[in-house]
Amino acid sequence: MAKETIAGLAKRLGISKASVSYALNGQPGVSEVTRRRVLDLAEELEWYPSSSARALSRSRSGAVGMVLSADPDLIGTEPYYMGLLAGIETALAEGDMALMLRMVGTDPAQERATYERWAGERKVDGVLMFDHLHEDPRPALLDRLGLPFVLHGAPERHGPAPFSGTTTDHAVDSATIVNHLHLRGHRRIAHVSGPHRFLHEEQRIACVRRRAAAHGMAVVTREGNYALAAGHDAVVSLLGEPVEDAVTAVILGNDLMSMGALLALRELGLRCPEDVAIVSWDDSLHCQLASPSVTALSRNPVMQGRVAAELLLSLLDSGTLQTRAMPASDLVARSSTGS
Amino acid sequence: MAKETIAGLAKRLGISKASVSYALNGQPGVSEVTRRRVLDLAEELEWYPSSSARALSRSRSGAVGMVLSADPDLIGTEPYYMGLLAGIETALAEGDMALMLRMVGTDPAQERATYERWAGERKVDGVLMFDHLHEDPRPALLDRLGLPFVLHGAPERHGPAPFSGTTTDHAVDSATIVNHLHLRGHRRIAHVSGPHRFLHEEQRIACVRRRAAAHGMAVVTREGNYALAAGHDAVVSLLGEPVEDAVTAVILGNDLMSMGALLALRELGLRCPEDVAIVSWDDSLHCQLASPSVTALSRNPVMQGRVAAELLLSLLDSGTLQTRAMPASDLVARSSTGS
DNA sequence: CTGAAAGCGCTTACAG
DNA sequence: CTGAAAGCGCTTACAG
Repeated sequence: MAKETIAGLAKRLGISKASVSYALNGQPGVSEVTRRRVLDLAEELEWYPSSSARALSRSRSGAVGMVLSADPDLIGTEPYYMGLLAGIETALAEGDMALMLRMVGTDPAQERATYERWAGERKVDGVLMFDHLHEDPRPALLDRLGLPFVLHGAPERHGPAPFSGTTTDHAVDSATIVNHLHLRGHRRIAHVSGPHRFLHEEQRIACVRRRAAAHGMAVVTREGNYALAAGHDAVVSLLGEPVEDAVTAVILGNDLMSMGALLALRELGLRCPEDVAIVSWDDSLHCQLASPSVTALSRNPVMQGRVAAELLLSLLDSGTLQTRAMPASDLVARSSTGS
Repeated sequence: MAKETIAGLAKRLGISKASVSYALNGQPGVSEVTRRRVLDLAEELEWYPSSSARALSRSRSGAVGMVLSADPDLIGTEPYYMGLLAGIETALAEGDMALMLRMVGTDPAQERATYERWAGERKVDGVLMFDHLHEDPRPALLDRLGLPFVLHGAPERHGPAPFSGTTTDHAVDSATIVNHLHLRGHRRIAHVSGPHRFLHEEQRIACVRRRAAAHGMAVVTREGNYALAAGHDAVVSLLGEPVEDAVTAVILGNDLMSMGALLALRELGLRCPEDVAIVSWDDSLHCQLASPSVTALSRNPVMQGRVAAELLLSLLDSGTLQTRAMPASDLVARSSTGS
């Protein structure tokens, strides 16, 4: 059997293609009885309108794009992204939008090339982006390309061109962590952040410093890259030599670095939490299963993904630019801080 | 500026739309010099042909679909899928195909509904599927829908209708694990599998039994569901009461159940590996980081995803149905079996 | 409320 | 090698 088309349905029903189209799309211009007949026949035939024909005549692809840039062999170690993806997809499905996924390496040029191509081909109606960078070229690029986007993890202060995005209150999250450590008696702490090129890492660093200063605590900062080895090496460099005023607690920018920190402490013969406490800025099963289990800030990736996708959907169908603040994260206190 | 079209390029160059199209698609019918002029202009204008127009006239969407069915909150705990996705995407990108991703809940009807819709809308040219089930209805459904597909993890013996897929030699993998345990002196082992509805779990069970029998080893089987708690509970039920002929080693169907098993041993006051050894049928960071670290069978999800995607690409452009055997997995020996 | 027609932007026989 | 034209399957003013 050849594929059924809208013309076929129209002929079977003895009406025009336009009527079928109006009926399918819930447009006025058909009687209720005609609409029902169309819908019933479509269902009976298991017929759906061709997405490409629809995309062409509507000038809308019905899909949203997302590019994940990461080392393919390491992507599996980032459960945060998988959760985000799940939240995004669920929300998009409800809005009847498809998700187009592209994975590229860590070269930022590949991500930009993907956007140029998608815009040129009109392959997607909009884009979801993550991890705002210092002087991020992407918002301007997407504006130039005319591709609507939502930035998950946008800066709280906007530049000249406003855009849609989600924001996180780093001051609150930082306070949650620092207060927790202060309460447990720590006065000298270290903060091993992710790469400085990410705006949110810069903000976290500043907020941790500010909060620690308010408590009269000293804080040492190190830059990591989210890999296990970075957490390990930072701890070795911080605590490898016995010194007078060694830090008694270390905050790490994600769960993997926290695992690395734990390994380093073990190697150095330091006990956790008795000698050194550990806090992870990202919760995961790793934090739960480690021994000692690791106190962690619990973001909610599924919910965050959902919100980001909803912002994009509303941007696409009403053109409203808006930013939405993520709720403060909860600290899950575990053994690594003596809880 | 309005969006450039193929007609616009043709006019600018003073040639026909057909020539532009031939030039872009590497078809014969244009002189080399004309082709170059077209390509240069397209590049200069950052112009790409509209994907929906192309899809409509070619009757090909240029996309491949994949539905992941899992609990959204648990999906992040399955690094295997993320790796698979990375491998698939890399291969598809090289074949100039887009990936359409849909996440649905655990209700199998949702997955099938997605296929029906995709086929009806002609949204994707083909589909990638995982985890062959007992009496799996999906291959027949996709055949009826006329949607080409590749089944990752296909049964080694095919039914009446042949199809494209990847196969795993469970006998070899099972032997790797069982031999490893036999060599370390174990004579009574347990095998906590994933759900029996998955064909590969049934096959693993049979292969482990067969291999163990060949060595004169006794094997007890339990059905799990891949969750941490299932591994925990299985071990409690196997080793909770001290018995004469208790098992001395447990094979678990994935990394999460292995973590659960480790927790249970700790609770029961049993030492690993001295009292009970553990082997995981799936490697991951969890196995590496656990204490003791867990001996695991290392599949290579990125490579497997790549192979599956390549099978689909070749099915789509030459119609060749083929199955490809995955290489045998390696056993990574770690502390949990005394290595 | 309904129908005939143009248009979305490509590809692809077909005639020159 | 090139050009005019039909066709892919929808949507959407427009006239009745």
